[in-house]
Amino acid sequence: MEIKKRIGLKDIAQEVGVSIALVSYVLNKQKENRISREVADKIRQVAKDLNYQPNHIAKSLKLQKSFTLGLIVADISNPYSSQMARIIEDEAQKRGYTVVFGSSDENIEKSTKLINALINRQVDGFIIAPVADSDAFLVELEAKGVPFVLIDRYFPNQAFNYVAIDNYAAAFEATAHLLDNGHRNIALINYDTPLFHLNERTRGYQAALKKKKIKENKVLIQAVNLEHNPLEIEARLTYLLQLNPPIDAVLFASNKLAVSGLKCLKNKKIKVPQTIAVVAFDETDAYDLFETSITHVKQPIEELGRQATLALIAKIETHKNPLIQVHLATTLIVQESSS
Amino acid sequence: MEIKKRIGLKDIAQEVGVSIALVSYVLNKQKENRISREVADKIRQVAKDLNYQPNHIAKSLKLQKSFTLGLIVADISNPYSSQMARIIEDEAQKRGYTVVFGSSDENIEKSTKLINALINRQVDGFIIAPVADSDAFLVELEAKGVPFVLIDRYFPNQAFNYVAIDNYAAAFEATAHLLDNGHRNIALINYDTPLFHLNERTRGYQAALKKKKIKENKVLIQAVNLEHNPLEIEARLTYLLQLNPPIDAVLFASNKLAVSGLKCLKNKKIKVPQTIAVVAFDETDAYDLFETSITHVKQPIEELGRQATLALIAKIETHKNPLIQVHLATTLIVQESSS
DNA sequence: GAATTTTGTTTAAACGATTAATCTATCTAT
DNA sequence: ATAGATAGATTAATCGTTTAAACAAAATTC
Repeated sequence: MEIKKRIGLKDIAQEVGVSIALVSYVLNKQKENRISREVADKIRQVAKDLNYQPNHIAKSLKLQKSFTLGLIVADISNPYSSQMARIIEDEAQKRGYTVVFGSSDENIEKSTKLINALINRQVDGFIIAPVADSDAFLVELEAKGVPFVLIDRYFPNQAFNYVAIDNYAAAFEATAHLLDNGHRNIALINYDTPLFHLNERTRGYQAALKKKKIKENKVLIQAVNLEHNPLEIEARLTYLLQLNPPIDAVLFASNKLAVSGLKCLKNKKIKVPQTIAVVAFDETDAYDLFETSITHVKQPIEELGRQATLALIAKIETHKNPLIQVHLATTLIVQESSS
Repeated sequence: MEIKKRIGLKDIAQEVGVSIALVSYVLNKQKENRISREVADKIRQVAKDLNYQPNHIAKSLKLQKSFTLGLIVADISNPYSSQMARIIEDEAQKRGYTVVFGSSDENIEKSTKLINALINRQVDGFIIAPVADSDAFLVELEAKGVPFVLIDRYFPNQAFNYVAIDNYAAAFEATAHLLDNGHRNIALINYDTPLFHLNERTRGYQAALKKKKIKENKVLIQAVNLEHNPLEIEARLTYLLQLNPPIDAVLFASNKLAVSGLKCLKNKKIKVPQTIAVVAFDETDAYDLFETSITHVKQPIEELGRQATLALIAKIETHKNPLIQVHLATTLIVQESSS
């Protein structure tokens, strides 16, 4: 296996018989008109002939810019994250950036290590779905002058850039929809976490009940661990199902919660929506294939990813740093499960 | 926003009062015992105090090695790809590599551009789910001495490294299972593509029928475009359902085909498995939430990702290049849909 | 005590680009 | 004819590391 030597500016310069600098000049600043047509053409021709590919690492070192974005999500294998990753990849590529990713597993040490490792690799900026309690670290990041935009999650008391949805409104709408359909004992299954965006969902749920003058019943709000396993959901749901008065609806605050919960409801042969109506957050094919298609809160993932990427690249390239805090609207997709 | 200057070897050297070279030496080759304990300790201390983080770009340029792997999949938002990505990320990280990804969209130009762009960024090697007809390009890659391992897909007549499943055996087992359960008019919905691994699924299906001495009926094999839309599946399925004699089972050759197909069956209110039995490839939550849980061919994604990553890193680090061609076994997860 | 070896450290080149500063013809204006 | 401007190219420094080679001082050998 003989390895063909990589072609560098040096090789072109040698071939044409000019200096490396001139080759670089011709290949980059073509508008510069102080170069003779003749030589410039020859350089471009030889570059093409030798199939010159610039060494991006050398370029990065010199320019102190890697044209690389770091994407930190909780888990790239979660469809929500991977769909986001796809949008970000496309938007980044259009503008000449590549993206490296890392999964934090909701773990602050892992998240910190990951981000630091990518800083050493000189990424130009980050799109981060931050883990709980990582605001202190993000303050440091900001102080270091590392550009970043949070996505999906954010901290209400920190002046970080973020692109997220209006979780309060989304949960309010979902709950109000169940109320409008006559349900009164609506349970909520959410996560037990300091993450603001998830607590906003609880707040939206509560507000919708309050508006209908329904007094809140604490036991109807069940919170599971972020690294929940299906068994925990099952336990919570089983508990909810034996309450008196019986619950007549349940709102799942995420796709993973919903999928685990729906498996459980299916196993228990509980009629949806006759016995229990269901509304879920996020999207998955599973919602459409469930016996009664699931009403759900659709997030504008494409727009989230797009805006976050554009905002980040703008920050990187302009060196301006306006505070960008975007709340996008969600769409309640009404299907059969919530009648 | 004042940006803290990044600390380099130079800063440590200045602080301690030694040369940059010595600092580099102490920080890298700690086993070298020609350095005075005193100075070495001081260097390490100062490095820690100033929170020195090596500039990976400079290191990469000098060492001609970036400790970065390129992952090329068809679409990172497909759960199959994103689960794979997650495994690869973890395995790579354990060994000090980060991974950049790109989605080829089954498009050879895009795939080529993507790979070339990552070569310019000096990735050390690739894990590639190759698109159709990309073998010529891969031959060039090989000739350039770029290490790569194919994953999931491969070319039977090319001596490329790959880690894949035994598609023939998987489809054979799935079909045989349907036959064992008494089904005789089994349809197959697959893709119309030159991709070998998908055609192997058709071959496995045919072989199972042949073994049972069932003569093949061409119309039962329906192939859709790789960038199929749900409507195309619906059309194929509708066609199959009006055949005489009627089909009594269908094998879907991928998760996307199955999800589209199952939505269609659900819409048509066709009883699974009473009217049509179903077996599908791959995994998704949707299979468990369907009215009758779906029997499916489970791929050892973790093992695929792990072995591909380890093989690639071994190639990169040893500069040896044994031909690695791995076929892993699949598991037929028998559920309700295939009775 | 001179020659040799060892120890601890520095020098300098290199990786592959970019770019400000410089240089040398040639051309233009007076 | 001479100074000044301009065109067309080169030189050299730089980005932050690594590492082979060189060097000076101390220790060892004979």
